Amino acid sequence: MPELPDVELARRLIEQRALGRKIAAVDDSDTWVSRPHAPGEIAGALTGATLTEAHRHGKTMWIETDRGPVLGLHLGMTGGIRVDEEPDTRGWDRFALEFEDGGRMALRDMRRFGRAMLDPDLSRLGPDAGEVGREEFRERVGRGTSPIKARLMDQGVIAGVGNLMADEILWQARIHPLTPAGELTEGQLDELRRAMRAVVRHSIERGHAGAGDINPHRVPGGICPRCGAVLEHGRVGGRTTYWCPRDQPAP
DNA sequence: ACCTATGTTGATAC
DNA sequence: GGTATCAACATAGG
Repeated sequence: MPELPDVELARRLIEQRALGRKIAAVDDSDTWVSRPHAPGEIAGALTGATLTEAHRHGKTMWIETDRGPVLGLHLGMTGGIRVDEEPDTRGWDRFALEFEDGGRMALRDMRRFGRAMLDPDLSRLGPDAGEVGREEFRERVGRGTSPIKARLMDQGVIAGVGNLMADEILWQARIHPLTPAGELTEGQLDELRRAMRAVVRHSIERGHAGAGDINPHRVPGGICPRCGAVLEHGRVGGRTTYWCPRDQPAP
């Protein structure tokens, strides 16, 4: 689930429901999700602190506190944020803050690819997919020999685009996912950025990254909702990829 | 039973 | 340096 739009919605949930609340206890006992911290380390830093601001860059969130330490959160592949809900009966609440008022905020994540950590390092992320300017996008994305889809999903190049959004963006821009990034024309790069911004905005409005037009057709035998051709599929950048063989001509 | 699939990211190998 | 592959995890389905 979580690509940039899902993370932005989680950030807004935190902003609306958790800011201003004081932490009475922290469950950081899952040493995999809270790595590299030892159990109790995050608790020691945050207990007694009040949440003040919630931020996001790409798929990474961080929450500032009135005591200095910053809590970084990543939703991984199946994670989500829950505020003031009953603890998960299956044990999927991998990290949680208990508030002084009796409420609770949890990172719920079946697969445990999510992360909770103090003072996350954001320096290796590229510019946010919803904010990047035209020149910077051309320079960062339009280079190298790897398939454009792999380059779009590289969080160090552009932060926030995942598998579903990448397929949607490339389909909107009518660019084949295997096109070597460095072979794209300036016109194609500009079109790609335009499509990316439209998909980011639209997905946030619709509430999740899978809100795009081709997502419902990403099944074997699915058809292009624009021209009706049967979609092609395969693996690009290690991920399952769907594209329209008519609208997105092979490089 | 055993194989595949699944929205992410990091380490490692070529 | 850049690119591809695999492993981390948990579940569902053929």
